[in-house]
Amino acid sequence: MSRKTIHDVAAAAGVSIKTVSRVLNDETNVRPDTRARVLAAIDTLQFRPSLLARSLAGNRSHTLGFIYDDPSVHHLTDLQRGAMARCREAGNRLLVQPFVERGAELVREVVGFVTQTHLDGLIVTPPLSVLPDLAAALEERGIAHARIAPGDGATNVPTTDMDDVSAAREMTEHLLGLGHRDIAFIIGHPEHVSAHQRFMGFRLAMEAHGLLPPAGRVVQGAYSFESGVAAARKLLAARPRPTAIFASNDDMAAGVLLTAHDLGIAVPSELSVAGFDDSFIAGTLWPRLSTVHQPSFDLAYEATGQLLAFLKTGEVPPRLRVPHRLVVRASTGPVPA
Amino acid sequence: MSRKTIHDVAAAAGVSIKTVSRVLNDETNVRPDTRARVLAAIDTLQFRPSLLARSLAGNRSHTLGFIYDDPSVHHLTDLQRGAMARCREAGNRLLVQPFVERGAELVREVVGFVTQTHLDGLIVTPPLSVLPDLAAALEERGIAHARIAPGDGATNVPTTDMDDVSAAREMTEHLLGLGHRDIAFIIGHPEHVSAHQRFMGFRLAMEAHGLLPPAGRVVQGAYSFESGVAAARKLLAARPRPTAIFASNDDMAAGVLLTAHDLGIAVPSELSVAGFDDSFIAGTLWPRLSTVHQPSFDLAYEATGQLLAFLKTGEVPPRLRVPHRLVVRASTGPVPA
DNA sequence: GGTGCGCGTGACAGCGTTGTCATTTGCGTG
DNA sequence: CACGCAAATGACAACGCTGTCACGCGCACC
Repeated sequence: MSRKTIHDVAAAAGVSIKTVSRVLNDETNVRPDTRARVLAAIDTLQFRPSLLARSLAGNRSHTLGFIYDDPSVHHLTDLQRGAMARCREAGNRLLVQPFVERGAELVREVVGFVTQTHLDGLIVTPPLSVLPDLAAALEERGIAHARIAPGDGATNVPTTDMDDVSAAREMTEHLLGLGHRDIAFIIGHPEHVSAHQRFMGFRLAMEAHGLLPPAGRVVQGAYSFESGVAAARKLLAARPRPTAIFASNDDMAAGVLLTAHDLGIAVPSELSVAGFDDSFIAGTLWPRLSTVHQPSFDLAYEATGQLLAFLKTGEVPPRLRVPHRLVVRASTGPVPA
Repeated sequence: MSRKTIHDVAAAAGVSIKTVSRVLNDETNVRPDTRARVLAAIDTLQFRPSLLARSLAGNRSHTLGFIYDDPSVHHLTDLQRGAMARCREAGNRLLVQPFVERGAELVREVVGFVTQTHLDGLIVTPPLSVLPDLAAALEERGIAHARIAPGDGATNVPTTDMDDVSAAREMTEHLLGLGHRDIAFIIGHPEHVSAHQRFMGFRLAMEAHGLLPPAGRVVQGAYSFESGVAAARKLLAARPRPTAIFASNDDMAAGVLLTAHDLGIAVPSELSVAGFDDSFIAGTLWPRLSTVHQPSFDLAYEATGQLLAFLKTGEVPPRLRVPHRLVVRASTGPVPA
């Protein structure tokens, strides 16, 4: 069963290959009956155009790259799904690739990846999206890309983000509203800007109530489950214990819950636990985790849409901020008497 | 910055493009000094060969497809990682694609996918790997593929699996060894052969102890968290309650744990809960889940290796069975007195 | 009735590699 | 020192498609 080509279709329909190409690409200036004839031939031959040849000839691969280096499995999965969904709608494909290098080597690898595969553009996710040398290299080489990155002012690159500061602030307000004053915080991986922003949101809310983050109540984590366990061990060993722990993502919050249970600390009656992301895991934990719904899927979906738009029009769409949502479930409750 | 081509390299090294191609592909019959000169040119020009052109000309894309339709997120993620790791080692790429269709349409879509993208081969994961019409179509069209599929005797296709029956049996033995007699079982998605096999393993172990699966203790699930919750509600409403629940994957076991906690049933002192898969979630639940380590990563890693070997040699490697391992953690304990 | 224009179509080059086959080069041998 | 053979290299077509441009035709217009 040798491959069917555009020539076979052309022969079957009694037209030239160029006309078949026109039909394939929905170009104008093809008479309706010709088009129908070609379509019929395509159908009976079960013809599928070679994406390789199409990309090589057309100088567009209809493929976007999705690059990441994220320790937070669930968040990443959602991002991926979002990007893939948008790609599919547009008839594009998505090539997912992790990069663990940094500095010059990262730049070389990424650029090599793009040129090797003729990518039309790149979706750059955190933390890669905040590396200045990578950004500069992409800019310089004219590689189209969209960033999913916390934004600071104007940019000349399509950028999508959520308001991490406000979100963290809202969650903190929620805890404060429940009467908590002694609230501990677990910071995320320092390479992620979101980690700083969520911490900032926490501090802002505390300060608005005249509170300082209590000494020893702020612990460095790394967005991983294990780092959540480690941080919780430290925090829950203190006397008095904090009455609430706000972990800056769900995976770490899961670690906190586990540790609390292991220590026989009841959640939420003795300890409130809050997460951030609203990833798959949040709904499977017990008690179901109060968290902030981070629109990971939408974030990537929109970023991909922006990139596609940019590729089409050449105009940089304005920064897009995707709304978040406080999700109060069962892991947070009134401060113990 | 226009793309560097093999011509640029050839000019820089003072050789023909064919010689560059030889160096690129590690062919013999190139003098060492010529090779060195070409390599140097490649390096200074930062040249990366176009995979598109290479695939089109060479009739090999060095790309494998990974097709799935699995509701169990974690298991799938691990499979994907395994396949990707093996591909990377071999300098291949992996194109991941879900397919939700069935029957003739599925076949059409998959075949179209393969021809469009010039895939060298396909890694077919459950439940797609047990659909007879898909298998027949791939066979007929001469599309190389490896199956991750519970095996029944000899096959002419590289196949990798684990021993689901024995694994489920061992877990059941573990529960029986703890004194449990009234053990409930939640069956997985009926489209997955693994669901039937795990159930069979359960029954076999019970029968070996002269026990029949107690009436009303076997519930149909679907491998999803929600189906676990639903099944647990049903099972835990019965009087007397079963003393143990064996859910045939971790996601469903998570649903059972959550439900038990909600009902105030202590695990494992009042109820033992067992899962299957040992996915990421198993270690994050409380109590940490006793489960069977399903070597998802290895399964896909090996399957990919087999496919690669088959593509190279044309010989079907023998069926490979990857070992599993009982992982006893904290969610199973002695039967309540 | 000739001119011009636009629509529909086709011929052909080119995308950046590899495969095939011819040609050149180098070296041992008689 | 010529000869032969293998090793090293190159010329060129081919992979399957799109871009460019040219062509033919019918129609409105002066």
